[in-house]
Amino acid sequence: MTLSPLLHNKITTLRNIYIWINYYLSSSNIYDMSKKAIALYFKTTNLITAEMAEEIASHFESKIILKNQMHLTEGTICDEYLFLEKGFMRAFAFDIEGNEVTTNFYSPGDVVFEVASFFNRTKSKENINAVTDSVGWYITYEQLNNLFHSLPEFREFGRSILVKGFSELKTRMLSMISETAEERYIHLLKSNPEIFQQASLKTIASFLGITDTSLSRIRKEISKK
Amino acid sequence: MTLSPLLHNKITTLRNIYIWINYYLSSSNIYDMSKKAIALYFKTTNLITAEMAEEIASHFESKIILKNQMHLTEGTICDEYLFLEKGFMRAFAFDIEGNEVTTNFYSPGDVVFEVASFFNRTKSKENINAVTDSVGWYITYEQLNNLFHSLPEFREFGRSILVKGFSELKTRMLSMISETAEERYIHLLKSNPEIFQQASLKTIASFLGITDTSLSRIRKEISKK
DNA sequence: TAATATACTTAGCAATTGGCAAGAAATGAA
DNA sequence: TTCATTTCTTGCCAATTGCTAAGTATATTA
Repeated sequence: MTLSPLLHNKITTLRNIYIWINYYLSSSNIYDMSKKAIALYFKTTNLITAEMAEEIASHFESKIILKNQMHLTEGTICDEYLFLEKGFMRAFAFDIEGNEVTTNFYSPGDVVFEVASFFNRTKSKENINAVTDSVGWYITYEQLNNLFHSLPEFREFGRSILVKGFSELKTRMLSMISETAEERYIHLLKSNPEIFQQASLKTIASFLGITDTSLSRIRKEISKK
Repeated sequence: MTLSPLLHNKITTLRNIYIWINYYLSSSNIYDMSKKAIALYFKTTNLITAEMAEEIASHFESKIILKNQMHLTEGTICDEYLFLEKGFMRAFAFDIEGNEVTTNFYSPGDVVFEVASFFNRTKSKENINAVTDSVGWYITYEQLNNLFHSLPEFREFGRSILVKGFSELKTRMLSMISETAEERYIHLLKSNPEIFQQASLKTIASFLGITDTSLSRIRKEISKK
C-alpha cells in the first residue's frame, strides 16, 4: 500500500493522539507522572540528589516516536539529548556498498543521541529510529549546556553517560577482534536478551558484524546442541 | 640476558637521567621550554585562549616513559591524564586465550589515558606502554577535576577529547564490520602512516583485528600489484 | 479469505582468514 | 664479529564466513 504523504501525515497524527491519550490515561495524576520517570532515573544514578533530580527533570520535554519513525536522520545535526522511557530504538549507518549496519540499540533508561554530531554540532553520519512505539524526554544542546554550566552534578551525570557509551563500545570492539561470530552471539544473548525480543535478526546480525545468513546458521548450530 | 632487578633499576635510572639531560639541553631556556609544547597545543584547539593555555599548562608535570616501560598496568587505577609530547605509545588488553590485543596507538599530541578507569576510579582492564622513549605532561584525576570545576574552557577541552576518542572508535567499529582485512589495512596505512613507522606488524595486526600471518599475506598481495 | 510483502532459514559453493610449523630477516647482546 | 632472540614471511590445510538463490514461515493488507 502506498499512501499519499498527506494521508500518511494525518494517520500519523491520529496515532500520535491515540497513544498520548493512552499514555496519559495510564497515570492518575498527569502532572505528577510527566517527569516522574526521568527524575527517578536521575536519582538512581547516585550522582544527583533527589531535589536536584526534580529540578533537572523539569527542563525536559516529552516526545513520542512511533514505530519505524526516524528520530535522527543522517546529514542533520543531532540536537536532542533524549532519555528513553518506553520502547526500543536503533541507530544505524550505511557502509560503502549501501548496506545498513546497526551501530547501537537503546532500551528504556538509555540516553539516545549521536555523540559526535550533538557535541561538535556537525552533520550526523548515523540514523536513529524507533523499533517499537517509544516515549522519551529530551533537552536541546543549548539547554544541556546551560544545565552543565549551572549544575556540577549534572555535568558529572553527562560525563558518566559518555564514559559508559565509550567503554561499552570498547568492550564490543574487543569482542569483535577476539571472538568468533558464535561467541559474540552467545554473549549478546546473555548480556542483552531484551534486544532479541525487540529487534529483527537482520539488524542484530549487522550489530554483531555478520550477515543474516551467518546468524541463521549459527542459531541452527546452537539449537542442535 | 637476565639482569638482577636492582641492576635493572639502576640502568633504568641512568637512562632516565641521560634522556633528561639530552632533553633539557635541546632547549636554550629550560623554564620556557618546559610547558611550551602543551600550552601551544591547547591554543591550537581553538577551545582555549592564549592566557588560559599558559595557566592550564602550569599545572602539568613532566614524565618520561622509556621504551617498553609500562605507563598503566591492568588491575591498577589510571590516575594520569597524560599529554604526549614526544614518542609513541600503545594500549593493549588480553583476550580470553591470553593473546595481546592492541586497543589503541598514541602519537604526539594525543592524550593518553584509559577513560573508564580514570573517570570511574575503577581498575583498568588495559595496559599502556611506551613503544619508543616518550615524554609527556600529566595531571591527576583530582587536579583535572579542579581545573574542570574552575575553568569552563578546560571542561570543553576535556569533553572534546572524550568525544574525539569515542567517534574514532565508532569509525573503527564500522570499518571492522563492513570492510575486509585488506581494506582496513589500506585505510589505516593512509590515515595513520606514522603507526607503521613505530609499531611492530604483530601489534598492528591485532589492532586491525587479524593475525600477524594474515597481515603478512595481505602485504604480499598488495606488493604484487 | 486470498494475496503480498517481509522475515527467516537452508543449501551449495567461493573467498577470506586462522592455526601451525618452518624458514628468512632483522635486531640486540656478548 | 658471533650467537641468540625476536620479527616477519611463507606454505599448507582447516574452519569460518560471505554470496546467491531458493524455499518456508509469518504478518499485513485488500
